[in-house]
This record gives sequence, structure tokens and C-alpha cells, in this order.
Amino acid sequence: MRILLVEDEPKVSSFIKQGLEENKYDVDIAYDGAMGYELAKRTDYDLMIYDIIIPNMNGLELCKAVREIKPNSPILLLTALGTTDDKVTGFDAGADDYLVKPFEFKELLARIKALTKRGSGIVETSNSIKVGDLELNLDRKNAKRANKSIELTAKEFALLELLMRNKGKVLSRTQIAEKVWEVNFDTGTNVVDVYVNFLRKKIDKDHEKKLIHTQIGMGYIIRED
Amino acid sequence: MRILLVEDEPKVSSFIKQGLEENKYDVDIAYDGAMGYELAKRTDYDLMIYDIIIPNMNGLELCKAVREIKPNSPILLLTALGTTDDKVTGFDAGADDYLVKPFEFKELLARIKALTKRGSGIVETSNSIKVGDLELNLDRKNAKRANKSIELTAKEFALLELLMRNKGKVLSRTQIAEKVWEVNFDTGTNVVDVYVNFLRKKIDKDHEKKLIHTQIGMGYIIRED
DNA sequence: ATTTAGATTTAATTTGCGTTTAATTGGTGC
DNA sequence: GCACCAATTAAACGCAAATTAAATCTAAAT
Repeated sequence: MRILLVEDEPKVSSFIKQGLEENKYDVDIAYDGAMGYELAKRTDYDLMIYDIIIPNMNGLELCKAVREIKPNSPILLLTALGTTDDKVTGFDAGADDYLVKPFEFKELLARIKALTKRGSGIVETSNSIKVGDLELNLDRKNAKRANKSIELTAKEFALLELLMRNKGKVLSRTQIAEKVWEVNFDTGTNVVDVYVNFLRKKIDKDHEKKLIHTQIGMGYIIRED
Repeated sequence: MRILLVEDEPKVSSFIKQGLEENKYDVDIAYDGAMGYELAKRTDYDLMIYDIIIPNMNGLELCKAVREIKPNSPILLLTALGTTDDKVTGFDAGADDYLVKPFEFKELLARIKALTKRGSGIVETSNSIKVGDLELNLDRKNAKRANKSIELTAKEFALLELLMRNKGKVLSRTQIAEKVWEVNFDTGTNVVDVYVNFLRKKIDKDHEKKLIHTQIGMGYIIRED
């Protein structure tokens, strides 16, 4: 878990860096806004912490600038400016959280945890798609449910990928057949049904909450609930 | 953008509700933890705000419980308990943000925006048709009335879709039969009547305001009022 | 080339739900 | 009361989907 800290006062920055490292975070420090921007551009940080009052581009400008190029990395503003208007300005600049100095370190830690758990947990990370506790690994071409890995054949994978990329949408047999089997589906085949059945055996069978649902007369859908 | 507010003091809750509604949020209120849990289970809120000190399961327990079933909905704790330890406890319970009373409303608004921008950027805009408080989800192929979801069969869906796409227009049985059943409707069948009845049972039965109306001698129409 | 295991497809059977028909009840205007 | 039209109910039917097994295809190993 990699964090960028932009803070010009050495005392403060080394204090925070040390505290974070004790909690297993990797910390990079920038001493002004320009340097912060360079580092943010180069690396995908899991979280960034900006002081507002720093040399060469203040924290708010930095925040706006980084938002342009990294719209998804959480940013926490950490500053002595504590009025409500200051906070609102900070959030308007694109920050995800705002903490006023002085603060207790454990509050910073708690907020960092809250900010980072989300970012990683969302639908699609670089190479996998998630639906509920089901995760499809696009690199390894396999799946995981409840942390147990599931091997898939080529067709099973293609079908599951299609369903998951369209989670929450009903797909007709025709749509599925065209994408996965590349056929014009005049044929009275039932491959789709059979493969949905294969997937259900591997994915839903051992679980209370089913993910694959059939919409009779319409098609199939994958969704949690 | 739909928000759940769990707060037992009527003064506070109505104040917040009003403020949020002025900013175009839809707000549901629960007056204790148990009710909050029920609502959270039923609906996918874009954000939930819990007071901690509430009857029947406090905000922290509620937070943990809801996290189990809705791992992705942002939760903001809003409370008078302002020590750092209180905050840490709140975050540990799974909250995404923690705001101490008294607060200025614009700070609450700013934090709400920060919490929801993330989720909403990715959530695919499901295309739907609305008539009054009835919403037809064209992706999931189901409907929602007063935020309660309604499952439909293929023919029911096709019929409702036709009616809703032509809201405010009377459609004759012949027109309906041709579009939904693709028949030349010489036959003395009454399928249309029967299916309109099915729809009424699912959609209008539990509601004071009926949406489906009969124009005797002409056909059916869907409209609010 | 042959074998073999696994993947894919076809085919057949069963099941239950969705659809349709048909008959009855209810309501309104003449 | 009668005629007409709509609402409602229940029962019969038909079909869609689930499931299983068997047949066919594919690709890797020898």
C-alpha cells in the first residue's frame, strides 16, 4: 500500500512518515507542490495526503491538477485551515477527505483505512471483474468465489466474462450466442442453456446466494442479491 | 441520488432531510436501527447517514450489520461523540466518513459529494422509463414502485413497456395485441384483459394512486393522477 | 498416426412456470 | 331487467428451462 505525502515542514512529514511505516505503508514524501505533482504523475498511489500550505503550487491547486490525470486515487487534505469554508473549498478541489491539524494520529490512520478500502474494492481493478464475492481474473483466466479458486474452460470463461461485464443486465440467448459462439443462432441449439448450467455448478452450487439468474422468456443475468 | 438517514430525533432528521432535498437528493428516514437495517436491505442507497445514538441497535452495530450485506454503499456516521477514540471505533465499524455534531450543513454536503462521486462515476446508468413513482428497468427487466422492486414475466414486461412508452395515450386492445402478441387479433381472445389485470395486481393493488386506467370501449392507458 | 482426456455440442427427458382459454362475476348505461 | 363490456378467477395447456447422458470434436502426448 503506497502513500504519497506532500508536506514541506520536515518535522511534520517525518513524524507522519514514521507513523505510517509502522503500520506497513510505503511512504514517499514530496516537499512542495511541483514535486508532489511529478511523483503523482509517475506512480499510482493508493492514497495521497496533501498539506495545503506548501511552496510552489498549494495543496488545493495540486489537488485539482492531480485529479485531472488520476481521477481515482483518493486524496486527503491535511491542514491547519479549519473553517467550514476551507473544508468546502478543499472538497470542491476534488479531495476525498479533509482533516484539520492538530489531529491524533489514530484518526488519520482510521481515515486512511476508510479511503483505501473502497478504492481497491470497486468493480473492476486492472485485470479482474467482480460481482459480489465472485471475481473473474482476466489474466489467469480463472475465477474465485469466497476466496476459493475455480477453474474454467474457454467457453465457460467467455460466457462468464460476458455476463459479468454486463452485470445487472439481462442478456438474451441470441445475444449470448452471437458473442460467445459467433453464430447466427437460427439453429435450434441449446448450448447456452447447457453452459449456463455448467457455470452454475461451478459458481452457485455451493453457495446460498445465487449470482446467475434466469429471466424466463428473456435470458440470463448475473447480479448480487 | 438516494440517501438513507437513520436518526431518531425528529427535529434533526427533518432539518437534514429538508436540506438534502433542496439539493436534489431523495431522502428516506428511519427512526431506529432496526428500521434502518430493513430499509438498507431492501434498497441500494447511494449513501447512508447514521446517527450513533438511536434506539434498537445503535449506529455502530447498524453499520457493521449493513456492511455485511452492502459492502459498497458509503456510510457516514453523524454523531455528538467527538473524541478520537469514538471516531476510530466508527471507522472500525466500517464507516467511510465520520462527522461530529454540531456541524455546518455545507460541510455535510461537501462530504456527501465526496463520498458519492466515486461510486456514481462507475455505476452504469441503467436505462429506464418512469411514470410517476413507477420505474421500469430495461436492463434488469423488472419494475420498481415506491422503491419496492417488482418482478415481471416476459409478457407482463412487454405489455408494461408498451404502455409506459406510450404514457398518456390510450391504446386499443388491437394495438396492444399486435405489438405484444404479434397476432392479427381476429380471435375472440381476452389475453390483453387478463394481462392488464396481472399488471394491476402487481403495480396498482397496494397503492392509492392507480396508474393503469381503462377507457371503456377504447382501450387502456397509463398515466399519473 | 494413434491414443486419450477433456472440452464442446447435440439430443432427449423432465419439470414447473408462464401463458392462454374459458367461464363467472361485477359494473354501467339504456 | 337487459345488453354490453370489463374484471376476475380457475383450470388446461404448452413451452421454456434445467438437467442428464451420450456423441462428437479438439488438442496434447506418445
